[in-house]
Amino acid sequence: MAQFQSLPGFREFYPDALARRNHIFRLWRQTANTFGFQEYDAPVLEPLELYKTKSGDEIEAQLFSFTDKGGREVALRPEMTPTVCRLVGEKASSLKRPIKWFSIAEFYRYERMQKGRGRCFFQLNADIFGEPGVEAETELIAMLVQCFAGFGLTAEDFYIRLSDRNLWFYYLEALGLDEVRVRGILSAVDRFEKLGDDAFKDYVTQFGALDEWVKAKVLAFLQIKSLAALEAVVAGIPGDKLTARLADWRKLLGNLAAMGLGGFVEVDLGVVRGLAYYTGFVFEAFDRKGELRALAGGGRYDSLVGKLGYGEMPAVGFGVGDMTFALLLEQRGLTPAFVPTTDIYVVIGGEAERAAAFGDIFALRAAGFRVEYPLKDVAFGKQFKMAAESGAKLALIYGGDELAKGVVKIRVLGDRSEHEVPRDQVALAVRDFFAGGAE
RNA sequence: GCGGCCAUAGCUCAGUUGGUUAGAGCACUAGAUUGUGAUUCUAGGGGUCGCGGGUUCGAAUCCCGUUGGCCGCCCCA
Repeated sequence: MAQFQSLPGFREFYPDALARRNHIFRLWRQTANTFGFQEYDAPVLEPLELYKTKSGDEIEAQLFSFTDKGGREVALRPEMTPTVCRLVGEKASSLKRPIKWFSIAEFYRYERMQKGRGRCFFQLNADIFGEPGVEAETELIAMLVQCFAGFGLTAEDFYIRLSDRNLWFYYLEALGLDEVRVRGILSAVDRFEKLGDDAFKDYVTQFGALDEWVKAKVLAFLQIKSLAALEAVVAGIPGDKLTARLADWRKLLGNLAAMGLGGFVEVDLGVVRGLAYYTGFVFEAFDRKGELRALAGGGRYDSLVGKLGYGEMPAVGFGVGDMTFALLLEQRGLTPAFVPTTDIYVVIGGEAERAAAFGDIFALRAAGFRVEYPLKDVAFGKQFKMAAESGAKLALIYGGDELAKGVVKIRVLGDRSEHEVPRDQVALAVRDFFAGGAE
């Protein structure tokens, strides 16, 4: 025993755990369908270069990567975005716009195990390609809300923080910073919530001290938590880029409010997201209590498809991981109890009766009923206990007495009532019962 | 990559200053019960005490190493 363990950070799903996972996936899939998204899938193993192209060599350390037997540098996928960009890029000219796609897939990252984080995990990924306007953000944020709300989670349980990398760019440009410095500031903003003032250390070592008045402006901007506050700040700055961008903000927030989702979304310019490929609106979902890591993250990445060598293609997307989400459901008591599901339990008297029952068991199963029976001869009393434990609604009794009379006894396990039906009418009686009949 | 805590049955855990054949509850299997469901009683299976080495007459217990887990940092896709 204990000779073989699963690899560190990898997960095994026993039936009860898989039932919980499937429950989550089922509702996610259903929500995606109601929002008009189509499901796709793609390889788990990809060329290493696909991820280097997107995020740089340093990410290689966090990949499960190796050289295959053909000498190719390959990696287990750590995320879906580059892959889906390739899928869309390849067929861009023949795909009907807007392209609304989703997937539920497993990903791998060579990292230290922590709460809500493992070396393998599942993500729902949803993306819209080909729509440059905030209509795409509207769809995705609305769907993200429903992917949570569908489980009974409310605005008391989670919220979405909405920010905008464009707005940051325009604002910092207006303050006189060039693009390289802007990126440095954004990375500091990203870490400010956790590190406080230390977040600016990297910037200072790279570009030298930051003017106090610029820093003050940055700190004021990242603390903006409402559209009104944003409008007030922008009003004092010349140039029409910022004002034009504010129109997008009003439209997006207006759309979400019209859908009744105002309570789920909060303006929060302190979010910029670390990923280099985001270009516009970005958003992250968190639990209200602030106890868990981010539940979901997403945003616009208009230049990634082009960077991978295809034609320019506007894109927005988000990902939700299964681990932190499952923790939230558990914390709020929203994980349903999964009981074994059987429709019919067949009670069998002995070997002779077994042969008679088998034909009906197979026919009922072929008709779509979930039928169980004891694999070996067991005392009657025991069989009724098993029938009750199986969760079955009906027991069919194939005993010596019944067979002699040419009938099968049907017991309704809920109210313990019993009646006999001729053997050739068993299927009919069963169908009537499950059709909601008065049996 | 760095730091703290931990590892005994499928699960939750006892196990005395080191001392005979390592225990309990839950779960599982069977019997009491040869044609009717909760409870109860009885019995059973399941452990090289994470692994390796050391100290000792003797190690689950003490020491070293290692692997794995939890938590935090770093990083976040």
